[in-house]
Amino acid sequence: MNLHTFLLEKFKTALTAIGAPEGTAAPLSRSTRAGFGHYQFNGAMGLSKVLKQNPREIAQKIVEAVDLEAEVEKLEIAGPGFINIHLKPLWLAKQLQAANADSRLGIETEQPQSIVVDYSAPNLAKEMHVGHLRSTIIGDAVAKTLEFLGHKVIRQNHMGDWGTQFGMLLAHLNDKLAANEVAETALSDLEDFYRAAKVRFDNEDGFADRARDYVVKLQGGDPQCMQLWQNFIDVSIAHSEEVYDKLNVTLSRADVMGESAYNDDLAATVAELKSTGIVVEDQGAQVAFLEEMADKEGDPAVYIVQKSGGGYLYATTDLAAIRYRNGKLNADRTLIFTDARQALHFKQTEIVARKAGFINPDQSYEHCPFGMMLGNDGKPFKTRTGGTVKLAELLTEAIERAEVLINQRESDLTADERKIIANKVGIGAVKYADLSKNRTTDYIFNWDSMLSFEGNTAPYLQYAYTRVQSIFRKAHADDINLQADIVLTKNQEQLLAVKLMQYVEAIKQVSAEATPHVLCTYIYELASLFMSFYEACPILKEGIDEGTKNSRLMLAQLTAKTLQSGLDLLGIETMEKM
RNA sequence: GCGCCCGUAGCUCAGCUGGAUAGAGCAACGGCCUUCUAAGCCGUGGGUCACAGGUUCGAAUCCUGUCGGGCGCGCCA
Repeated sequence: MNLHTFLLEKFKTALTAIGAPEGTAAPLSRSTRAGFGHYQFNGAMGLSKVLKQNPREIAQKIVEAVDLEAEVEKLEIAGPGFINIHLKPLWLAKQLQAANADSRLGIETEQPQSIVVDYSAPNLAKEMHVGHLRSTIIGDAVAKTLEFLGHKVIRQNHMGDWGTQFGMLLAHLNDKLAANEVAETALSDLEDFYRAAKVRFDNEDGFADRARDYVVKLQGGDPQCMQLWQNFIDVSIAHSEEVYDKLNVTLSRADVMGESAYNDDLAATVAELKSTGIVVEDQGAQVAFLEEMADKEGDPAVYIVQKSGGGYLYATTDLAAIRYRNGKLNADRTLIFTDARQALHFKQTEIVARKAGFINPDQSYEHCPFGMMLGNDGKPFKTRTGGTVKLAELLTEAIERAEVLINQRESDLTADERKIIANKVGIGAVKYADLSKNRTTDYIFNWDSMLSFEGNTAPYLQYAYTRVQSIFRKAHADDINLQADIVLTKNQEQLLAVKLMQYVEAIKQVSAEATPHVLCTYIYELASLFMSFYEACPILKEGIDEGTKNSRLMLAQLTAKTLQSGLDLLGIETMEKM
């Protein structure tokens, strides 16, 4: 049951009944404050001019026309013509019982679409660093949410596995292997390896030429060179997989669709663009002039798909990727999670691709941008010495910090249990701190605020979940009935009940807008209302009658299920104790 | 020069397809544990929503301009 959708249909019908024109706006929203009911319908004011009537009179007509006898306790008209909707506690309780009895918490799947989600995309020449964190976890959360709603999600990890930099890396690797080193060992630290190769490239006689030679051989498909490249790529992907594993992210090797995967189609892509006249030669390069994005002088924007020397660029690869995704995979939507600096590139890419017919009018191409991670000083997040922060090291530190904090607390947990909890709490804190922010602009990374474990943080949410589990451990299983009637009497019970029913609204918004922070806000509000309920509504204490106990247990159970479901979609683990 | 994004409490952020008195968390201050886990709850203080116009019954939200910040703009990705 989707309360919003349900009420909206009722009000739309009522609007028609009172003679509102077809397509009249039906603004229905969650009420902004407690006194204004659960939802409010604000359509009367806008109709005032159209129907040439007093808005309060229109509101009165809507109230009389809307068919909500069974569901609504009262509809009150307030202010200039707001209609405040107070749902019946008894009816709400029935909906909750149905949700609690359903494995999907009463949430229906959407009309299934094929959706490509392109995220993470590390550069395999180097180690994953903090710059890859946002794409990886935001993309993963959106992918999981889309799947939950019934869509066919095709994860694509557009890894940087190609380019001139590999010439120098392969030349260096070749020498290492010739010296009887094993690839895994030689590449155990990609940063060091890259640095060493660069030093040789800049200083060693003849090395740069060999590196360039490798680039040519690689592009020519030389078998030995390809073997070497494959070796490098395999080891580097394994490094990424370690990070994904640590991060609890669903990406696997099967999702890898690196830049090199499109090599075979690059020439054909450019050829087709030329044949249709979208791309022309200019100063030796193959270029699309985009009139759509011309400046004030009328000079069109320039979009290069092939360099004057014949080489291809990321624009070419992205266009070929579109041909694959939209043509072969027939994706209804494509979501690409990269940093905001690439916004112009994707805008131009979409224009060219649509002109060329690579994307059908009914297919979407959605760049989902985000800003950089900054340190407390507002400058790009770096190590104390100014270096790039490796993602693996950041995660290790998060777990270590969590462990310290856990060990400061008194508990009966064993050392092993603490380790596991520290892992879930530390990783959860890092992910939640990032996921909970919407900003397409930069965001400030702060250890203390994410690991203080107070307020709007992952540990708070995980803690709310363990509180419910604790209740169920204490309750005697043969003494409770989880098929009982839910009764919503106290204010805290009603507030929690309505919030529980709104899970689907949060998820739908994440699905439509690719914004997991909406789900974070929802889960936090849910956890917060549960905490208030927990304090105000005792369950297992002395003097609580059977009916109340069972009702409250069911509310607690549905809360736990919803928290766990929501956190799971965000890629954050729950635990029984903490 | 042009374009995109942004400017909300001391700090970090919600709210932006216009709706009632702008919300959280942190920090500050004051209460609540012989415990359904205090990683919690309850309460207090804190705002010219950068600024100026405009549209509207109604603007943090839409439009225009100004100031301030970030980023991008033909052979990197």
